[in-house]
Amino acid sequence: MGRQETEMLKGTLEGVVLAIIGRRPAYGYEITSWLREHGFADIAEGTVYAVLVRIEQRGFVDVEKVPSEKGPPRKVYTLNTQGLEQLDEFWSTWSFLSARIEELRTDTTTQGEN
Amino acid sequence: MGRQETEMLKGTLEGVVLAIIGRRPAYGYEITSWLREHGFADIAEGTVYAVLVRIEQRGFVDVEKVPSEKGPPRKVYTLNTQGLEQLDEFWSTWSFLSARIEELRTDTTTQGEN
DNA sequence: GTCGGTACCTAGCGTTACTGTGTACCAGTA
DNA sequence: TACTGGTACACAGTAACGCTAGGTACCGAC
Repeated sequence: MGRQETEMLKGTLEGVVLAIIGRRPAYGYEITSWLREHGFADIAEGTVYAVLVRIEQRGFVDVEKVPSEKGPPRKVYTLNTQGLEQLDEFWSTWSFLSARIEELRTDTTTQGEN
Repeated sequence: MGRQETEMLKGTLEGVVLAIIGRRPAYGYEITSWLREHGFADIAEGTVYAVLVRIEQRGFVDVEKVPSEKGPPRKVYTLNTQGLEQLDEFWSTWSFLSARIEELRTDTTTQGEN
């Protein structure tokens, strides 16, 4: 993946994963596939699992083991109250930052006033 | 600064600084002040200088020392051709990622199809 | 019995922003 | 003279995060 995209993902990938789980419970492999089909083409599988470990340790999700027909048991993650709060915070931080950055893109003529 | 905001800045701050310099030549202290007045309230001063060192080493900017009336000489940075290319790339990566993320925010009902 | 798809996990690495601190120049002022 | 505060730059050490590159294991089909 491009260096730039990799760096930009930092801090947002966790929010993205929380958002996915927030829509309905999901497990790692499913989340990885979903991301790959939805524009985040080459996110490393290991990265997703690392994010899941982290958000579990921080207490943002509840976990349930569910047997699979096709392989090892799935770890299904569900967003809990703390996770919902974290997701809200993510969206507000994201809105704030992206608004600032969009301003910068538009604002090529207005050049401060000193 | 919040952990979340800090992490989200990774990868975008460099682009932001390039964008600022792209509007007109600028020096570190000036860039820091500008950021502070434009929503990026508590960006560490040292961080900005680190970014400037980096983009200079990567050859995105030309540098000129200009004496100041009020302190040590200023290092004025000007975007060069390579820097312009990098800035374009930043905007396209940014557009791509932010579009994906905005989709996620809206798309709370459409839930994949398996 | 081995190959491919499903499913999870880990150690080590590189990049990046922050913290904390230091240097230096200058104007005002007490 | 000494001190303070604003201007201006720089650097060492730290933490967080995503990637690389592996590995384990279950299962059906050929």
